[in-house]
Amino acid sequence: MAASLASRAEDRGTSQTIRAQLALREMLMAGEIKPGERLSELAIVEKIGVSRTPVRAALMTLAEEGLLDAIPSGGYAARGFTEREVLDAIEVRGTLEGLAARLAAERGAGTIALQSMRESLLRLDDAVTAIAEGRDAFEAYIEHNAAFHRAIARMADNAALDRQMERAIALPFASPNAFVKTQGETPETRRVLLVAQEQHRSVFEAIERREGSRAEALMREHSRVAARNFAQTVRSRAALDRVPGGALIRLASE
Amino acid sequence: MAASLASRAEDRGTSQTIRAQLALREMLMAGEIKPGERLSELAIVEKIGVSRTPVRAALMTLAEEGLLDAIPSGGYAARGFTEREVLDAIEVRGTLEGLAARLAAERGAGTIALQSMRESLLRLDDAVTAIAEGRDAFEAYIEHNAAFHRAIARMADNAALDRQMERAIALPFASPNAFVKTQGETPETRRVLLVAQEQHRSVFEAIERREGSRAEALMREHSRVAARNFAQTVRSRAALDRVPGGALIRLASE
DNA sequence: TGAATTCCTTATGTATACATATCTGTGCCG
DNA sequence: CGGCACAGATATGTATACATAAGGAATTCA
Repeated sequence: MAASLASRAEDRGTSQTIRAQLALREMLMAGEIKPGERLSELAIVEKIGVSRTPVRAALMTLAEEGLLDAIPSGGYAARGFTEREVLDAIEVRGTLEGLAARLAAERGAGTIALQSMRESLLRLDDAVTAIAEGRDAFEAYIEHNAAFHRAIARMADNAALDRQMERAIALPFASPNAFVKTQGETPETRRVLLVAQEQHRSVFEAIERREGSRAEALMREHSRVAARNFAQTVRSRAALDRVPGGALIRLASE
Repeated sequence: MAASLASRAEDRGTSQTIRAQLALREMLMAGEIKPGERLSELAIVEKIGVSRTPVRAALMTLAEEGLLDAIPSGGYAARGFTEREVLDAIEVRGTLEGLAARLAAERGAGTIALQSMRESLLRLDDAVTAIAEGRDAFEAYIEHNAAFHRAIARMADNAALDRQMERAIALPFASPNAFVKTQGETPETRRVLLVAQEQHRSVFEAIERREGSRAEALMREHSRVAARNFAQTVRSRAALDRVPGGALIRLASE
């Protein structure tokens, strides 16, 4: 019932708008709302148990994030993404991260920032080693991978870039962590993680040495690992539901 | 009065939300609302003559565009930009346009797209020539310059990139046309426009020949013309009010 | 039988009333 | 005299009623 949804313990304390946002995003991610489907405000109101006003605010935000399409005649529809669109989004993210890495290198990162980056790097090493040994350290990898990428953005110290990157990552399959779980715990996964970690190390070295152009090129190439992994996942029709936001992706053959 | 504002002929036919957006954006650009100033919904309602609902929607949109800051405790404040932030925004725009140019080149632009780009180029030639001869062709230059830049974005054929570029250009001083009027009709202006036009020509050539890396580098460099011009304008304290959104910029010395 | 038009249903856009949190000013206490 | 606390005022957050336009179904006409 609506009442039970609206009164969940985790929801108390947050605004109705945020609640609506989270609920809608979750429903989209879970495939509960299918791409192309129109979202009726009234239907959402009944499902989530908040009034139309915060629902409308949430719809605006999600449309802004790119998860919804605004219909010209009014209202919104769930957006679907082709493989091509996903790869395009990853390319944009990679380019922005490349700029961030270059700026971090050129502007010269402070000792503290470099130190925290080195920290993330070491913990990523641990995670990769653990996974290579068969232990489940994916959560740790995801956490520190995100921290590593965020550290670079912070070091770039460019507000406009921050905003743009935040938006690029809003598409779940375009985030730096999107590829991590695509392939399950296969030997292939370990190889990919090792390569990615090697790229992390190189990026760090480039930034530390203030080699801006190298840092940028490396970061771009790093994002292409994600692109390649995604493309392989799609082509093998495997584990698409493991990709964040996989429910939003419609394959060409379907 | 509110009524007179609300019933202006140009406003009829558009939604109240759009009306509020336009009115607010104009007030911000004109410096009628100063950076840092908090925007009270009720005050806006009285000024524009629409109810709070569309005003709130407009505020959300403008905050999303980067013109307003969301205050943590609620509400919004007009945002101010330092010289550094402006240059940072231009760098991001240039990077995205660089990506667009590279993609346009690599993916191979269709004949029709190239043709319309060549068209813009020729008309820009006319405008530059006219300005060099002392005639006022700035409006024409701005129009065709925008068309030229838009053509590249279109040729890149990347939806995610389109969205990001649109957002980058939302900051008025970061648009490709921002620098055009910064210096008035001085000999210096003519020189700058000639250089910029030469870059346009080179970018076109690179895209036509599918030289992606060159197209990207050229496009980035092209944006640096804007950056340099802006920096000079600021340093000479001259004509800052001629820069689009100049009212949003607060100089370090002030 | 097909197409077009009209009416009805239902959606979103807008205005406004109500709830609640924040800020400010004043008064009291230390 | 300074700072804290409380109360009032005013802001935003939310809910809902109303206006209007879009969409669909049914009926009628060609």
